[in-house]
Amino acid sequence: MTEGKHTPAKGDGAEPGRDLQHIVTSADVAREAGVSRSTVSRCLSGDRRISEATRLRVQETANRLGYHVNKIARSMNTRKSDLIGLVTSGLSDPFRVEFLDKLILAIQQSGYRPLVIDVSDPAQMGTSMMHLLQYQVAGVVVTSGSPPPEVGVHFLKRNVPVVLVNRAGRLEGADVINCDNVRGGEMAADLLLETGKTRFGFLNVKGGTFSGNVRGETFVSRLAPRLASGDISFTPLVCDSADYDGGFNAALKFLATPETAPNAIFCAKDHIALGLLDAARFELGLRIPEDIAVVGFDDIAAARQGAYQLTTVCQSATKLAEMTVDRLRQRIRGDALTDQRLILPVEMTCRRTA
Amino acid sequence: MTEGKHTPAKGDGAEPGRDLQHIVTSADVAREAGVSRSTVSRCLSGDRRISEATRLRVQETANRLGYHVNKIARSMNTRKSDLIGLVTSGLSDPFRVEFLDKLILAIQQSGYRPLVIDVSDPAQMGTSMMHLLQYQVAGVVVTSGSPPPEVGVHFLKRNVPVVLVNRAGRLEGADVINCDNVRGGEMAADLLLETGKTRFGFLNVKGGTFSGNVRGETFVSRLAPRLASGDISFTPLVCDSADYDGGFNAALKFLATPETAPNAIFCAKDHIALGLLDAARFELGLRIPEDIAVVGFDDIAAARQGAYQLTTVCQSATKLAEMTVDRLRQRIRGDALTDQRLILPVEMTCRRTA
DNA sequence: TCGTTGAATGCACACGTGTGCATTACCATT
DNA sequence: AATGGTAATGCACACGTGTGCATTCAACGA
Repeated sequence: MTEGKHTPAKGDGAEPGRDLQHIVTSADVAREAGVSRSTVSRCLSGDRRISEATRLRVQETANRLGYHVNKIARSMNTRKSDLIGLVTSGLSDPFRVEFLDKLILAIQQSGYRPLVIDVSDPAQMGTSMMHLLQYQVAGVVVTSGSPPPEVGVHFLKRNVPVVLVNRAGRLEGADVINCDNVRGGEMAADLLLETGKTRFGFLNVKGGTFSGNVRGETFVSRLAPRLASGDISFTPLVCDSADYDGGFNAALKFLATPETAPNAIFCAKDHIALGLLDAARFELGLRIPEDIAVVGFDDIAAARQGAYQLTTVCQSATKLAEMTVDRLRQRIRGDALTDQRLILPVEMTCRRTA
Repeated sequence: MTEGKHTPAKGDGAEPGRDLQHIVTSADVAREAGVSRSTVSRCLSGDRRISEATRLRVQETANRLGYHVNKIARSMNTRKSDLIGLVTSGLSDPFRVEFLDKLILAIQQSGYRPLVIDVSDPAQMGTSMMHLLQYQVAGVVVTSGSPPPEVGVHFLKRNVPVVLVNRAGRLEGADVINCDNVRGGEMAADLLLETGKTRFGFLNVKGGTFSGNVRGETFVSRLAPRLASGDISFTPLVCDSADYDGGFNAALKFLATPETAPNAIFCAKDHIALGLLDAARFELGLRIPEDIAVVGFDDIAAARQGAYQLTTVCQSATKLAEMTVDRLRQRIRGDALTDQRLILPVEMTCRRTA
């Protein structure tokens, strides 16, 4: 059986639409429109030096033939792609999911495509990041996981911009975007001080995260004067995992004796706070906020649900995503050359837990 | 200023490591190892016809030079990429997020990379799907959104396998994977019948989704004998959005007069059920399950949180993801040529709401 | 010693696109 | 009419890889 690779199929019985395998290339458009392939390329990329007549004719032909540029081939030539790598670690953290949701949308609206890399498995991390390089990504957003010092360097070496969002790491050449953890910690302290409660606590995951640690530090700093005068007390609280179960178990452990346990608790993130609330109410029979006042951080969707009505420090996932994409585009254009540290303002959202 | 593109830089002062822009290609490895570029390619792709000696030498050289294959170039040649397109519609639906989480993991472990396309904006949908084609994706998973009849066809035309998960659409040439909505609806009916409640309801979003409609239909079918005998009644309930707020508002609307309102309610999905529960308990002062029994569907993470303890039909996101990737790989290999309809078994998880 | 065989490797083409440079055609100016 | 200038378009190369085919070489049997 003979099969020519790209037989023009002039006169034989095959209809042109019947050859399902063949994908329309710019050469096909060129031949059909009676111009050179270069002209086709220039027409579709909006080159000024093309006459209006041929531009229209070529575009019409392209549409009629159903031509779509092959981005793989384009990337090979330009050594750049429309892909932006999103490095994350699972989709279990609610705020991170909200952020990714908005980020994906913003990326698409800017004409780019998100290439997600999950580094939940630390062993896979190195190779996964390399895969991003192999796809010539135009930029990288790192939102989580273990420290990326050595991998980030590989991107910067190739002039691929890197943005770190809500995480630690002072990477030479990369931009850093954080929500205002400092102000957030202060606001939480101020609010809880107003409740008149006296036994303060800060609940964070064991070992701590970058964001969580900053929130806790400024929280305590704000309490310092009252602590010094002996008006109030402070106890650091630690849970095993930074999620609902972690908060739940921590409540069982630390709030068992309500008379002496902390009664004004700031949680490093909402998800932990929700677990704490459930355990306190349903397992220990405590009233919120009468017995215990709770403040969270992030303002995830669940925080405003009727079952929780969590008072929390709100950071806008939408704005965070917009800032990220804006900065990335500046870097890709080559506009901004000096590293930048951006801070997203936060605000207190008062509901019923404090 | 003269600038040769790839000057070998034989003798001038530039150290080899100084040229940060230059990325190591297979030609570099070939030159360094003293073989041809073909040999390098064959060594790294595990071709049998290469002697052990040269294979080791080439691999050592590749590692030493830090060579990584350029997947863009490879894709251009083979007309296939390691990318698998994930078509979704936002990350607001909790179960879909859990599914995507497991799916991304499974895809990566199979050596592929997920390229996410968000079609929240219906207007962008057509072009977004086209972008997938332009990246030569090896396969496509469609998890949501408006019907894809015309777009799916484009992929199948190019022999790109398409798998539809938990959604409507009988697409010629595509595989379909669903959880056992039929059995789930029946199980929900059986459980609620056991409670002895008499006024049944099924809460679904306005217009309905494919999965939701099937669940509701079989639910009612199972109730049919008892309905016919007049033992019980049934009322269809409709909410405006398929999420927490939708369920919340529906409860306020339909459960305002508890004496006549349905007291055994099956919700099309957990997220809706959670909203219903909160409104019933905290806004209307109803007791669960004494006043109203509620059954959900999906078994999302929040369903097992202390605040809800939702009784629900469980479908495993992990298994669903594994089935999806398995099927996709079979198609990519070209093993399976006939369309397939796969059903994921479900089971009832009894907690405290029914 | 010669022909045969099989393993190991190199040559050269193809994949589809962007773009610097050369070429052509046309118009205005001298 | 000759010349200079500019707008429009084509030519040809490069991007980095996989692979069919040809080639080389050593071993082996006759």
